[in-house]
Amino acid sequence: MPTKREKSKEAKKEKIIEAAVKVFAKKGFYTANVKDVAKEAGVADGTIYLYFKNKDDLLISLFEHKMRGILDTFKRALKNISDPLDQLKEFIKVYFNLIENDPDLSDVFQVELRQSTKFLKDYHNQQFSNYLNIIAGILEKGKKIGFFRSEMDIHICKIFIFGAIDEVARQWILGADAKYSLSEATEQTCDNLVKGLLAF
Amino acid sequence: MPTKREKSKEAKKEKIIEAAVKVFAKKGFYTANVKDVAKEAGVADGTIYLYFKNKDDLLISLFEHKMRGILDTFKRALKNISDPLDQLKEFIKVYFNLIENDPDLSDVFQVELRQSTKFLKDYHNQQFSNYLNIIAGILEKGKKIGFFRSEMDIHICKIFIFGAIDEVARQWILGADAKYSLSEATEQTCDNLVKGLLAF
Amino acid sequence: MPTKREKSKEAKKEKIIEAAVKVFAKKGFYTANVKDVAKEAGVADGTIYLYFKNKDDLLISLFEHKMRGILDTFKRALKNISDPLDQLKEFIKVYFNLIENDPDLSDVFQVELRQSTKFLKDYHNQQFSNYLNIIAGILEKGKKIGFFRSEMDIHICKIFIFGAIDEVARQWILGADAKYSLSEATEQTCDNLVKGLLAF
Amino acid sequence: MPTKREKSKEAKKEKIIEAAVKVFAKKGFYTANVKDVAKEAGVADGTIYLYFKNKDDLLISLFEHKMRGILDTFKRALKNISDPLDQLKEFIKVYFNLIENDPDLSDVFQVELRQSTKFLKDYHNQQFSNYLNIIAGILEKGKKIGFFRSEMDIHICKIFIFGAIDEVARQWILGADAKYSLSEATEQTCDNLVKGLLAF
DNA sequence: AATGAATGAGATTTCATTCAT
DNA sequence: CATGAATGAAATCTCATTCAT
Repeated sequence: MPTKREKSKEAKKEKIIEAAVKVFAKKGFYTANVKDVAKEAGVADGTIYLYFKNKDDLLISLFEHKMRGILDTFKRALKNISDPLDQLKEFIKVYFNLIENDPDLSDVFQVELRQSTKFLKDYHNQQFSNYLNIIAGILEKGKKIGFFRSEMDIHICKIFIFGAIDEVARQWILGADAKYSLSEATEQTCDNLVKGLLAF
Repeated sequence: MPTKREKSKEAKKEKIIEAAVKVFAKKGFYTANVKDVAKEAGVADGTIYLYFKNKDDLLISLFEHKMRGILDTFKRALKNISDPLDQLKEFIKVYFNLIENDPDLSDVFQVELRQSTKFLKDYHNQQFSNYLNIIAGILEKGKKIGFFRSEMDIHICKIFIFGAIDEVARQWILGADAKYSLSEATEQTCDNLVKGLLAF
Repeated sequence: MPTKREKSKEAKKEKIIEAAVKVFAKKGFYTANVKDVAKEAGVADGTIYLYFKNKDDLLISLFEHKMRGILDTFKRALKNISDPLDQLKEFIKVYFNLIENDPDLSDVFQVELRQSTKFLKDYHNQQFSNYLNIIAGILEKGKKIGFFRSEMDIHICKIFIFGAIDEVARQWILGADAKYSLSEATEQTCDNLVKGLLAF
Repeated sequence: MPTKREKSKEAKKEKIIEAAVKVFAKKGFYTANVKDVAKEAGVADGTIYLYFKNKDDLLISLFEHKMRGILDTFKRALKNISDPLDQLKEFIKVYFNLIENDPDLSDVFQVELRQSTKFLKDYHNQQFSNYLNIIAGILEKGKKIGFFRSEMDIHICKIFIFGAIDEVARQWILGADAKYSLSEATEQTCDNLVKGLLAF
């Protein structure tokens, strides 16, 4: 149980992370300055370094902090659904919801983290498989109960399903095509994506 | 018809672009130095600035230069195919081929260009729709002849199809999962992706 | 007579000084942080500033505090010796003893204090003459009683004698040549140094 | 044979080193900024880094560059002297000359280099033995021909002789006692130091 | 046209010092 | 008295870009 001091310490770390998400999303990780983040968080430049080892560490910590919450959200959402098709639909819905509610965070996850240092890139990909594994789980179940086609290669499908969903989300974030709402997109993505997997 | 001098000028520009592709892929756009590119290209630092306005311009020029060739490749490949399903398969095959033959280029397209400056982000998206429009063309045709379901939203589908393909390619590049060859992946991706679109 | 409270105040100041000696010796005055000293002393960073005006002041106070004890040690040791040659031998013995017993302190005296700010440098030299004056006293006496050569310039000799002793000590601390023990060195240093001064 | 370009490159490196000597002597290594050195050298800040890896490297390079010249000077000066006593006198004379002609350099050698990072400290001591070995050579010769006492421990004597000379020099630089000229000091130092070593 | 040394703005990071608790 | 989180000035170093040769 955190003492009052620890709690406020955690709160400040959180505040800096939120600021970083906002600033990195807007300016990009490399173009953004630590100074920018500090200003957004309302702290002094040096304060950042009391909570994070360096700029890279800030990005990594941000990622881990947020990732934890996101994976939880997915688990909670999928727990009570048994039909794999419904699970897949729910996965997409949750994913789009997350993005709709925090586009800045999504930008950081989808764009900023993917580049940066080679080290960070590797790191990202490694963490990234968390997402893929959720989908793999759904596919496996669906295959076992004969819902999905037996020739379907789970390993490849989990990737392309994720890619499909992710790209729809990214394009929405980038607003390149603000012509669609994410909720519309959910229907379309589900229908078309899922039908291809069915066994019958 | 270019004179000999002009030709060699073009050749040097090409050489710098190739060097940039290699260096940006390996180090990332921001982490790579202009010096690195110059060394890789075998020219002096200053020479780069005789051919490109600045570092950003090098990335953009690189993109445009390559994009032209790639779009040509696609057009040529799809020209003589009339069945939309076959066209989609061909699109995937060509895409995977491109990536297999020049993974560095793909990295730059997929990762570096997606972020960089906000300015570049916008720029990228605009160019990016060229890709998407090829897919859109295929879908439109397929819909018109009743091959694809009439409820299918072309605008969203072109995006998610691209995302699916792209992600399979990215994962292959990253080698995170070297467990699949791109040719295997082609089958799986086509089958599952396309079946969902069929009208019957 | 100090109250209990004052005593504990003095004790904490002492504790900080000891910590500073250790830390400065190991890391060097500039490379060491106030935080390091605080940690070594087992107090908070800010506490240091309740006892010392700033980092420079810590070094100066350290010096003065230690210097007092050292000069006392010398005075006590030399008090009951009348023969100047024996006094010189004793001086060397005491000096080497000090260094053997507290090499950290010696490092701070010999190395750290010598540089630092120009201000500190001046300060050091000024305090430094305390040492030299002890030697000068011995030489004067020896000259007066005809023990040391009359042409001997006390002013220069006090310096070079100190330098000789000090360097032997420094080399021992540095361990660059751990080949000699300080007690061996005492003999050699005394013999050779002193013989040159004799009048006969 | 250096080309014109290489020559001017070497010249600029030299210019920066001279500036560094001056600035480090005046302000101390840690208190001085790279900016200060750049200004003194009449170049831009960044230029320093074209010639030296970092601030530490500047100090080390400075040391090595100068050390080479100094050792040469000693070797040339001692080459044609056979009497070890005369050699020792000459050593002192040359040493004092060097210091008189370039007090700034001496300060850097004597004060700045001795502290700085632990790494530099070690480095300094290692290079330092070059000096000591010259003296050791003289002592050895003098002992062999029965000029110096046979009980004399060369290893310790080389150290204390150097210390004696060095301290006289340092005090002169510091001007703490501008009361003596270095040439006066030479006589005194030689006489007193050397007499102690004689065998008869 | 080509070179690459030089520039200097600007970014990251450190750390002595302060002050609210 | 003591604490230690916060500050922000300042230092080192990088690197895109320029320009004399």
